[in-house]
Amino acid sequence: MSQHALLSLGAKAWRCLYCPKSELRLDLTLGCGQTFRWRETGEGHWTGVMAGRVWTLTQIDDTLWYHVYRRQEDPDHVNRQKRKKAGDSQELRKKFKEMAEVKVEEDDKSLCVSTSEQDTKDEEVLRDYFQLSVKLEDLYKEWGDADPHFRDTGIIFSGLRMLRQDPVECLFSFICSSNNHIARIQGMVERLCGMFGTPLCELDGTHYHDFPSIEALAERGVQAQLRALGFGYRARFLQESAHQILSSHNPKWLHTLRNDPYLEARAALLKLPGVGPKVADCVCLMSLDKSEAVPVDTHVRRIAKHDYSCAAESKQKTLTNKVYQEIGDFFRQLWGPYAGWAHSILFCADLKKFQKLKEIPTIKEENNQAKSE
DNA sequence: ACGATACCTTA
DNA sequence: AAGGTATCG
Repeated sequence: MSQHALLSLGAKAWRCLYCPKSELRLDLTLGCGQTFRWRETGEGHWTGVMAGRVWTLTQIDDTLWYHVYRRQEDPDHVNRQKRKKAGDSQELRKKFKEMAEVKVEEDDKSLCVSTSEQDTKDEEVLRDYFQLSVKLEDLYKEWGDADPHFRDTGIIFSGLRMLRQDPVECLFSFICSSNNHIARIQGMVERLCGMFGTPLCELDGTHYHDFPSIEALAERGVQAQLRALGFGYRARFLQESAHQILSSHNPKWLHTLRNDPYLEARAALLKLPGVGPKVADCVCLMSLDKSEAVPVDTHVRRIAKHDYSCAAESKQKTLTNKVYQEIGDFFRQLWGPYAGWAHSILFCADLKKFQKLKEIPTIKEENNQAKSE
């Protein structure tokens, strides 16, 4: 059976690129709740699905290592693909070329780094997904200069950046997030992919699937199946949103929102069932290139009030549209055009799972010393 | 436009 | 209550 790749077992099937921790920290970036599908499958090794393939990533010093798995050996699936593309010899040649390259990699026992067209493409996928062209360290400096409170948190929570996720995955994942907690959302998204997504490969008994297509989610019976899978009232939102996108627009429509201004994209998303201001802003920020979008949830609302004395008149139970707007505008004015990125860092620092990072370093060292003695 | 409440589950 | 949204006074 195939296993998750481990860098320590040999770098022959791994590639790497230069990327300091100040620009990217996998634990924060993949674990802060902007995506729900990455898991730590080994010490410092993160496995997940990106651009339709399964990847394992890990960081050593200033190097980001990545391994891409080949597709699952599924005779039925392969035959289906062959029949489908029987007339397309160009496609088949390309496919065989890719397979040959994989074979070469597998057979290559040496540590020498060979580059190929595929490697170049893989690196480009990775750079795009992590938006590595955005210089994060410079942004932290700017946010810190403008906001002393941010500076304190930013020192500990460095290297947290927004992903450029697939809009389909982002939208349907965050429709699941309403009135819900992260652990349950992760389970729901996993079941969603397992039930409606194309299988990719199996590693250590874990089956990896691509995220479902909008077409798959728009099918008639989907709502009932999702109910049975414990999605609750969100089952209807998922199916109806998928249906509405196909009936009012087309499968590529979500991607086209990347070319629209923030407020237009946001307004378009708000028309979908199960999508309110918070979910719309999550999709804008995390998949549609709207770095100024600030999703205001209960955490952010509390941070705004408690740490910034913003929206003081928010004694009410419910978050009104007006207060939502006020809080977003406040942070945009404070942090600038990448306010959404900055917001996610304070949000992350507020999560229970990351509280241990806030322990005072001296105390931590004392503890370590006490342990080693 | 504002403010409250129900909504599926699970921790 | 949990990283909300739709609906109704």
